[in-house]
Amino acid sequence: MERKRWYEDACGAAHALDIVGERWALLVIRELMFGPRRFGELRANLPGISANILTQRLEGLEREGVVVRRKLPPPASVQVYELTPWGYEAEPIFQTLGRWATRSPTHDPTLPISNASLLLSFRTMIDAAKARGLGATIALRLGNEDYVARLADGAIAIARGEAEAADLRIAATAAALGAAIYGGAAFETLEAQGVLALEGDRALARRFATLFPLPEKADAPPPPA
Amino acid sequence: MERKRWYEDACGAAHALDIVGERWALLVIRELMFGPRRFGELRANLPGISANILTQRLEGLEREGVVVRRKLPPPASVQVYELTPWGYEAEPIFQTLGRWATRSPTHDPTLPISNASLLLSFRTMIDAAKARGLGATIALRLGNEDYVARLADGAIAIARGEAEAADLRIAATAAALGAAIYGGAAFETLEAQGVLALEGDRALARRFATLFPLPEKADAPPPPA
DNA sequence: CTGTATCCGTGTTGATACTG
DNA sequence: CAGTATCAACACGGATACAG
Repeated sequence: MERKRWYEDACGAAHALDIVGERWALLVIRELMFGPRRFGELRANLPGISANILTQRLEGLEREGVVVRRKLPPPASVQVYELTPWGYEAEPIFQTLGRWATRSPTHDPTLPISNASLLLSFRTMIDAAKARGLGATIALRLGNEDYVARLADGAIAIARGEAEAADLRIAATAAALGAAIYGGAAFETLEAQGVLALEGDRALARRFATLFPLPEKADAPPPPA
Repeated sequence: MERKRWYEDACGAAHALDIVGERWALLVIRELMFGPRRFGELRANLPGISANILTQRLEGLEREGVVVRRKLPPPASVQVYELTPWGYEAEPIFQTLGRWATRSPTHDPTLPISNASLLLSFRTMIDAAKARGLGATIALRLGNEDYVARLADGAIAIARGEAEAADLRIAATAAALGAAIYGGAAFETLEAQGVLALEGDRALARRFATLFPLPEKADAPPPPA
């Protein structure tokens, strides 16, 4: 029942790969970054993973101290998986990986995207200079999940939950909101298509859409001789 | 001849894993972070990799634009692998992975370590506050390779090559220098063991050894019920 | 509904041997 | 020294069956 293949290497990065280097492991953590999740939710947001692999990854991450498995108190009594405090500290890994990979010549932003991915990308890509001086609360409804984003001090904080008072409310699919923020799609177009709805301060929405510039693509190397 | 298993996911981190998520890929990049390397050098510093896997990874990384293969001009005429400019930009990935993993309850710093790993760890772990105001040039001979480390403005720059003038010269194995910096081993002990030699400013050596504090370990989670 | 266990076809990995 | 060829062991993904 032990892992057979580690890297026998004291390098910190190599040890990180011993923990999260197996296929799907890092994406499981990504889906847990905004709070506990049930098995079925994880599966739904990780297209292509099979149930047995998800079970194995959760077991491995639990053994390594990244994930804990909790049983909610009755009457819910469902089991959920949650990151440990150290597990939550993995967020910078997604930010550096994401920032680097968006400069890849082969990155395709039109593929499906999960709520967690999109929200993590906001925290990765926010331009502190452009967001400075902007304070606002934005309620996001992505699919059937509610999140609250608070802009302050050039940074963005995001948590699950419903906002009592918000300057702006956006209801959309993750793909539609991603198209607005990263694809340059106009909110009006997306509203006309019925994939996005705004309520509240529409000028704030337009400014919000400018806060997350994508880095330039790296040059493609010369083709191999 | 294409990859069959990607993640169909627009998430930047997922795309990064499409590029560098295969076993060994990231460690190959690590070994290239300080300049071009030959096939055999890579193999020697990646204990456990087999030749065919190294070939496949280099091919894949070349396809993705991370690595280029160059033929040195005669009379050397040997082939070397080198990171592209974008490939060199992967360094923050090692830093975040390394910083996170050193807090793992299961990290074992006594395993073998390559020159590249140790030097990357210096750039990851340097404490800017402790290094501020310190300017120095240190020549490092690790095994049979020469590097120059320059401390300035609280940061450390490291490059391959021999230093004409240096305040301090350290000759050691990577393991021995790691023991001095991270394991608290005294330089005198290591010199007596014949695994390390100092020349020049010994007070600088002692101060150098304090510049790279390891983060605290994360709490081990409760054992599963 | 939430997982877990098992089987199976396929692709990936790794050790050894081998060729230029 | 730099890689290729072969083959055995393993990991993955899909399907299905099963337990609480």
